[in-house]
Amino acid sequence: MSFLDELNPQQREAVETTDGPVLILAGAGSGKTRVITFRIAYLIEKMGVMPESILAVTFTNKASSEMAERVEKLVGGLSVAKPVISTFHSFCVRVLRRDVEALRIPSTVPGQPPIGLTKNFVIYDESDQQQVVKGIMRRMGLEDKQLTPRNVLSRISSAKNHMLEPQDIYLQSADPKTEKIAHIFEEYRKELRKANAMDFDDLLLEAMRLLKSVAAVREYYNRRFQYLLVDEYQDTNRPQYELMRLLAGAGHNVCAVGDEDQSIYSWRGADIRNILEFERDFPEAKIVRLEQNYRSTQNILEAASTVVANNVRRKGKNLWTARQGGAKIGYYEAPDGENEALFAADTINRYVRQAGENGETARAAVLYRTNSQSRLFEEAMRRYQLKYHVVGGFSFYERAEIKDLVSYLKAIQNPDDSVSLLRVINTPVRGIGKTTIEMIERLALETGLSMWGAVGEAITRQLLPARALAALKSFRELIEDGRAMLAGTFVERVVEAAGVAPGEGAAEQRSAGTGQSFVPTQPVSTQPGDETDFDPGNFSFDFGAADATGEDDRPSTDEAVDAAVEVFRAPGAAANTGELLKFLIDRTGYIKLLEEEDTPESYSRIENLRELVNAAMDSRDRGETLDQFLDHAALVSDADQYDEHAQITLMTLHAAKGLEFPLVVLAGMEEGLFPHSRTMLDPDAIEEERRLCYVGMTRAMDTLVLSRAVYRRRYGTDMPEASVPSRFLEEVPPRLVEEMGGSRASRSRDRGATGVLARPAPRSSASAETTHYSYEDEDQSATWNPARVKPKMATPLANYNSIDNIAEFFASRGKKFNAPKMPSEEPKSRRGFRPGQKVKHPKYGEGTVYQREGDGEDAKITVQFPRFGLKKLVERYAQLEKA
DNA sequence: CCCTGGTCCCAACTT
DNA sequence: GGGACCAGGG
Repeated sequence: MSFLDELNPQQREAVETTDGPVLILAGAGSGKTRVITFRIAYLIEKMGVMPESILAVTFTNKASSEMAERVEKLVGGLSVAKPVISTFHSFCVRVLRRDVEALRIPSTVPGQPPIGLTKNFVIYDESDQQQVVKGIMRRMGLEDKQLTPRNVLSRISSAKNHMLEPQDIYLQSADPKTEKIAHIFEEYRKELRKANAMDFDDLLLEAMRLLKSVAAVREYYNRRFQYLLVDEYQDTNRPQYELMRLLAGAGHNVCAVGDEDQSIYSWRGADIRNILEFERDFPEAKIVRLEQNYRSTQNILEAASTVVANNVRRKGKNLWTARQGGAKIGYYEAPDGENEALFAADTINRYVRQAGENGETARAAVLYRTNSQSRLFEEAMRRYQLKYHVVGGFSFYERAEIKDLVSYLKAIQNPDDSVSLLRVINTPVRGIGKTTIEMIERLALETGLSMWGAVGEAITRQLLPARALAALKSFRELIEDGRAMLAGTFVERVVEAAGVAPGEGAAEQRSAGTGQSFVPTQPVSTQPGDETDFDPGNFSFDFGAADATGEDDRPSTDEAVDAAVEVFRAPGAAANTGELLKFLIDRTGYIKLLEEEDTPESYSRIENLRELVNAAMDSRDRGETLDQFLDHAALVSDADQYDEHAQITLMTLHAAKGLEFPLVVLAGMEEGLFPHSRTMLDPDAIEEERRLCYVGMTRAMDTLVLSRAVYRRRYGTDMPEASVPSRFLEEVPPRLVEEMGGSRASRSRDRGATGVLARPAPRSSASAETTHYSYEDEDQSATWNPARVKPKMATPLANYNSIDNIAEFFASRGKKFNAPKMPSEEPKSRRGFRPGQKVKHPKYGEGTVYQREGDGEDAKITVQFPRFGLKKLVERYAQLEKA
C-alpha cells in the first residue's frame, strides 16, 4: 500500500495496529492528524472495514471537518458511506436526538405523560445558563457579592465534569457557600428539566447515562461502531472517558491519541488520569510513542522542550527533529502594549513581503493569552494595512440581534424553553412589561408550569388587566403561528381562526391592544417574486406592519387568509428554517424597527440578520431540520472560525491547539498575563500555563518571536503598570535567544533576573550589520530573518523607547503618568521595593516583587517566590533584602 | 411602561 | 473597555 511508505516506523505501527486498544503518545508536530487519517484510510482500504462503522472524535468541529476532508482525499470514491467524524458534543447531540426519550420514566400521576427530556430539547449556552442561575439566586434570596452567577456556574460545571450530584456537593460542603451552591445546583437542574433543556455538560452526561442504562441503545452503537478513534485525548474529561469506554464495547478497538504536555483544559475537567488509566482499563493496550517532530526547527523545539521540562507532573519524552539549527528565538521588549503590537505587525509585514517575493505562501500568527489582547494587534495590523483574521472573541451567535431571532426559533421549537421565551416575550417591545412578566413568573412558580404554560394559564383565567392580556395574547399567537408554520398547519390555522369567530376575526384578535398589527397590512401578493421562495437577501417583503396606524389599515380576515395562502399555497407545507426566520422578522417588524433607527449600527445588525437567514438557507440546502440548525448554532466554537487560508491570524493560545504557522509571535510574556494572574497561586495551574506556553511555542515552524510590554495598561486605567517578565522567558535557554532591539531603559530595571534577561545572547556580527533596518527601508536584498532584525519603529509611538520618553509621550497625550523610580535611583535601603525587583526573604528565599500597595511603612508588597508562589508581605515586618 | 444616562464593578482559556 | 443595574423623566 503506497501511502504507508510515507510514514515512519512508529507512525506505521500506530496505523497498522488495528485490533485492540492503542494509546498513541504523540508529541507536538509528530504527525498526529496524519496518523489518524491514515489509520482510517488503512481500516477502510486494507482491512475492508465499512466506513460507517468507524467513529472518530475530535476536539473542535473545525478539526473534524478537516479530518473528514483528508480522509476523503485518501479513500474518496471507494464508498458512498463515510466514517462518522465529529466532536464529542455533536456526537452526543445526535445520540440524544435519536433516543433520549428512552430515559423517560412513567409519571406517578395516572394519565400524565412520562417524565424526562424529549427529542425536541434545546441546548442552553452560557448566557442561557446565567439567566437561569440568576433567576434562581434572586428567588432564593442568595444575591451576594461573594457568590456571583458566574462563580456558581463554574462550580456546577466542575461538579458535572466530575460526575457529582447536588447531593454529593451538599454532603461534601464544608462551608456555607458550597452549601448554597449545592442548593442552587439542585434548583438549576429542576429548571432545565422543566424547560426541556440541556447545557453543554448535560449533553455528555445524558448521552453517557443513556448508553449506560439502556442496553438496547448501547448495543445499537456497539454494533454500529467497530472502530473508535479519540483525538486530543489529553483534554478529555471523565464523562468523555466513560463515553469512550461505553462505545468501545467488547471489541475494545479504541485508538486514543494525545500528548500530556499539551493538556490545557483541566479547568474544563480534562483529567490526566484518562491517559494513565487507559492502560488500567485496557490492560492489553499497546502504547506507541511518536517522537519525531516534523514541524519545527531544532532551536524552536529545544526552547519549547526546555521550558516544559520545568514541569514536575509529566511523563517526559524526547522529541527530535531533522531540521537542525534554524533561526534563533526572537525576543522583543516593547515599551508598552501599543509598541508590542506595532512590532508584531512590522515583523509580520516584513515576512509577508519577503515570502511574497519568493513566491511562497505566507502564514503567520499572533498568539496571546486572553482575547482582550487582540484589540491592540488589530489596530496595529490595520495601521500596516495588513489583512488579518481574528479567531474568537465575540461570536456571530452571541450578537444581540442574532440571539433574539435564534431565541424565537428556540421558543418555537420548544415553548417550554423559558430562557428563550423570556428573551423574546417583549422583543421588540409589545407592551409586556416588568409587572406582567413578574406575574407570569410567579404563576409559573406556584403552578409548577413552565413560563409558556403560565402564559396560557394567565390568558385563560384572565389574570391580568385587559391591556397586558391583549399583548400577551398577541405574543402567544405569534409563537403558535410559528409552530403551525413548522408543522405545516399554518393555513388551516388561519382559516380555522377566521371560521370560528366570523364577527371578530383572527386579525382583530391578534392585533388587539398592541398598537401595532401583527398581520399583513396588505396582501402579500402585491410583492411579486417573493412568494413561497423567500429570498434571503430581499427584505422588502412587507409581512410585518409596524407602521399600521388607523383602523382602516387593518386587514380583513379574508386578507389574512389570503396572505397565509399566498405564503403556503399548498396547505400542509411545512416551513423551513429560513422561511420561518423570515416570517418572524417580518411579523415582529424587527428589521423595520432597525431601519427606523437609521444608524450605522442598526444597518450592521440588519446585515447580520441577513447573514443569519443565509445560514438558515444553507442549512435547508443541506437538508437539515430546525433542530439541526439550532444544534449547529449552539455548538459552533471559537476555534471553528479559524481559516487556514488566512495569511495572518490572531488568536488565543488555546485556540491555536493543533495548528502550525511558519511564523509565530507569542505576545504578552508577562507575569500576571502569562502566566495569568488567576493561576499564580496554584502550582498545578502554573504547570498548565507552562504547557500552554509549550503549545504556543511548538506552533512555530520556522520562526518564533516572543514579546513583552514593559509597561502595560490594565483595565483602561490612567497609568500603565510596570510588568514583570514572564517566568517562562527565563526558562528559555539564553543561547537560543536573540534580542530584537527594544527598550534599553527597561532592561536595566530587570537586571538581576536569570535566563534570557540576565544574559542576553551576544549579538552576532550579522545582527549588528542589520541594525540599519527600518520600517521605511526598501532594501529588498536582505533575506528576511526576524531573529536578526533590530526594528526601528516608524510610528511616533515607537520613538519612545526610554522611560523618560514614555513619560513625555503620555504627557503629550494629556495623560497622567508617573515614571516609577528605577531601583538604581533608590536609596540603598531595603525599603521601597518596586515591581520587577529581585528580593530575598529569610524563609522563602529569592523572589521577584510582583505588586506594591500603599506607601511608607504600611506598604504591602506581593512577592513571587519560585518555590512558594505568591506571598503578600507587609514591608515593615518582612525582613526583605535586595537580592 | 419605556428609555436614557450615569455609575459601578468587572475583566481566563471554551465544548 | 463594557455590561449590568438603577434612578428619574417622558
